[in-house]
Amino acid sequence: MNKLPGKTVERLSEYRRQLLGCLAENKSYIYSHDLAGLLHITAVQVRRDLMLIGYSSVLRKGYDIRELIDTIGRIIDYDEGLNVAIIGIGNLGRAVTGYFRGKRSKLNIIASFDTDPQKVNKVISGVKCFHTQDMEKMIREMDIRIAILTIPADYAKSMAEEIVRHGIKGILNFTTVPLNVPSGVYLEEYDMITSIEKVAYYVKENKV
Amino acid sequence: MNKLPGKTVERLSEYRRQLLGCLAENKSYIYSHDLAGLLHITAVQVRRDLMLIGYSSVLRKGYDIRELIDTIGRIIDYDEGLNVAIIGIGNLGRAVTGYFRGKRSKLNIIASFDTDPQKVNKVISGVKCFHTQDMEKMIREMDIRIAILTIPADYAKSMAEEIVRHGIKGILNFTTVPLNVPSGVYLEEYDMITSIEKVAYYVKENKV
DNA sequence: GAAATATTGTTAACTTTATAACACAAACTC
DNA sequence: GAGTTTGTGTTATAAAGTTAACAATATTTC
Repeated sequence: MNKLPGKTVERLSEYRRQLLGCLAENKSYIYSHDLAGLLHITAVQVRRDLMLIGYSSVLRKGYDIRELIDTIGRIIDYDEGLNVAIIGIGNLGRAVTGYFRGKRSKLNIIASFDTDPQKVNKVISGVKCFHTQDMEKMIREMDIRIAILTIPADYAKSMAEEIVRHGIKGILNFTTVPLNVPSGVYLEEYDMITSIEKVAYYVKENKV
Repeated sequence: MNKLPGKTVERLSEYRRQLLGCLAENKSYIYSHDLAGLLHITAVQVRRDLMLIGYSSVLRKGYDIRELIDTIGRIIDYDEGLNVAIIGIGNLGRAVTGYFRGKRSKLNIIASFDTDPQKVNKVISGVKCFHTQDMEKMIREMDIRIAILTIPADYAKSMAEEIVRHGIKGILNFTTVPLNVPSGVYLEEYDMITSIEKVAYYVKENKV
């Protein structure tokens, strides 16, 4: 399978989440325009995305929900599952862990790291917290491949370099510091200050 | 000023943040390629963005940092400032508030809302928490225009409808439920589960 | 002060992403 | 069972976003 457009990958993740919700309501089939409605996008967009992953429906009956969920899983999941760690288990770290808990996924948040002695060796939000000093050892032992950075901005750069050395292959960076990583490591950044300022800009423009 | 591309608005916010950092280091001028370096984008991108907002530098000396910060402010800020509320002051709500504190901005997080009696009427992360029941009154009294939704998914839809009725003009939605809002209200959504699954996908693809 | 250098502003080309157009096939209608 | 409806898969078009190309100009060099 050729690499999919980033936006399509994002939507696949959302399709699956919505589809799981439909299963819970005992639905078996769903039309492209209904799935589109759940995400507030167009039916064409849905059909195009599914075309890209090579999924076909039984004509005129809509998509088989269970089958589609499995297909999406085969595309975006790592077969054996992937282990994830939260670096910095403050408010944001706990929030992320909480969002994840209960969501069926091949991604397992199996550890967190922090320097605060109040947190180290405790289970926080259902995840064991280790001291940052033991990171190298734990990342290798537990085969952690993905790290979510929820630490203060000052440590972001050096921390990113360190975890890449320890074998992390994907980083989700929530700090306000833009990082760069060597090729072979995937980096996704999200900056909530920027999001809020963007909202403010469009609110302002509407008024004018 | 015609409406700017969404991506440019996002970068303007980031430029400003980086520029403020430069000011703190007592720099006065910055070249497009240095500013680009801070965000890990290209110099062309920077120059193009600044062209769109009509900012010109003194040739060959780079951009006057202080001046550029002001120019960006005139573009993306609301003159009198805008008031923001956090709806749901759990882990994520507190994290957002914490990210914002200290950052110079025309955006003021001036209230939070929650239903938990343990939280109501207390100051949490520096922001007074009110009961959700009093939302209509407080939104109007405090002239709150922007809301950040950090509540459990189940309440997201009805809450969004309610706050729009009370006059909210911009929503940043952190719940996993896609919302829709009437025209005239700007909606920005961010789904962290999707981000993590995206990272996982690209980690997987690199391996293959 | 002419030539070389460095950096900008802008137009043009390209890439990515989204939307529209439409042919095709199952199911329904009569 | 011919014609209509409905929803799909795919190709074609448009819009958004990025990168490249290059003329213009202030500064430096000699």
